Amino acid sequence: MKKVGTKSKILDAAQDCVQRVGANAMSYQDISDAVGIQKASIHYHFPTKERLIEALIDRYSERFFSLVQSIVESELSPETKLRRYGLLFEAMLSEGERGKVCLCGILGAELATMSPVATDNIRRFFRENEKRLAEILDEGRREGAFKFEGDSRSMATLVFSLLEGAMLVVRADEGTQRFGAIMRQMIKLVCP
Amino acid sequence: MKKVGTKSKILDAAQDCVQRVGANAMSYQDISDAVGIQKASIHYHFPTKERLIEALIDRYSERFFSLVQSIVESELSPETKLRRYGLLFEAMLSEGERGKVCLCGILGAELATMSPVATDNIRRFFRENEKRLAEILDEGRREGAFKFEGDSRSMATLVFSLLEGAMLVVRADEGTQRFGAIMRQMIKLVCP
DNA sequence: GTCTATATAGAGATAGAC
DNA sequence: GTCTATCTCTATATAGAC
Repeated sequence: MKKVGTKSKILDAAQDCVQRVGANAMSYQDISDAVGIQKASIHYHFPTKERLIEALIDRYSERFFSLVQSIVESELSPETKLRRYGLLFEAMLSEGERGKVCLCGILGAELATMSPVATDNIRRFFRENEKRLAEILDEGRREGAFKFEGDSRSMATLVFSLLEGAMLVVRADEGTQRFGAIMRQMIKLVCP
Repeated sequence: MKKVGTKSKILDAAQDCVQRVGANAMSYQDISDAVGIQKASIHYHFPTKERLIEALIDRYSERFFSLVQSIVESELSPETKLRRYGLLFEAMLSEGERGKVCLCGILGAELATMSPVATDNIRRFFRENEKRLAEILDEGRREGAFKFEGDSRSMATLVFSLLEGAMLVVRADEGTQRFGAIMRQMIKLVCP
């Protein structure tokens, strides 16, 4: 049994809110309502909104890469790894009423209003994802499971952009199943 | 010589701002500064911010589809059509200091805070783009210029998501040239 | 049409009691 | 650690003079 402190609850509520409406539309009042704590109390844990957002990115990145790493290091086939990777994103779209998108994806859209530290870490999230994806794609191509032209890093950037973009585009149609269709189409493109 | 009225100047300033920072971070003060008009005067032309955003989407969609239509109806090769289509997005990234992204792309990220009318029209923008893109892809496949599995509509959704996502991802790296790399990689995937 | 002045609401943040 | 109370700033929006 892991104790869930207030700090963690604040992060949970803030993350949920940001993934739905974005950082600029998320307010301390929203967190206050969700956690059942006064607005002022939030400042005890996170002095400013900027630091709260930065903490959000850190925790999200850590958790996400932990999941990605377990996929990359598994004994699954490259194709299954790619599918599982895509499912990490697809799962977010299914959460709750209208679905969430990737935290760093939505913050990427709001990048111009982020702090320098946040900007750096969002950029790092993008790059690290591309790196892991490139590993999967590269392994798959060497084994003959995948077939594509060009270097695997470019291909990884393409796939990552595709997934981040698909979350936003598909959400406008309230269609989680459309994300799956895009995933399958992507798999068709790289499987010989 | 076309007369450029205040209403048009307001839309220009607002669009520029939204494409850089998003609708939630764009304020009447920003427009006031850019146009050289008082905040209150903006309300004469657009009674509320919601209507201003809706007008923004309408004008942007109309202009964008006019450009897309001229590509679709041209005598260019399917591959060149696809390239030209991608260049419409790439051109935005090159505008000004840190570049802009697609208006409807960034509003798609902020979708949960948009008015119902705006939401509908952003969704329509996505669907219409996919439709035109599907025409290009379908024509290319029939001619043998493109080669891909599945239906052209799924492929169109994939390509559109890819371009919208790439704008956001690439901007974090201040790399316009990376967008071109993704475009080339995408072309490689569909050209036999 | 554009201005000045103002209304009203909400944001993030701080001080100090408990 | 959390509360109440309050501050300051900025946002959108309105009223009425010019």
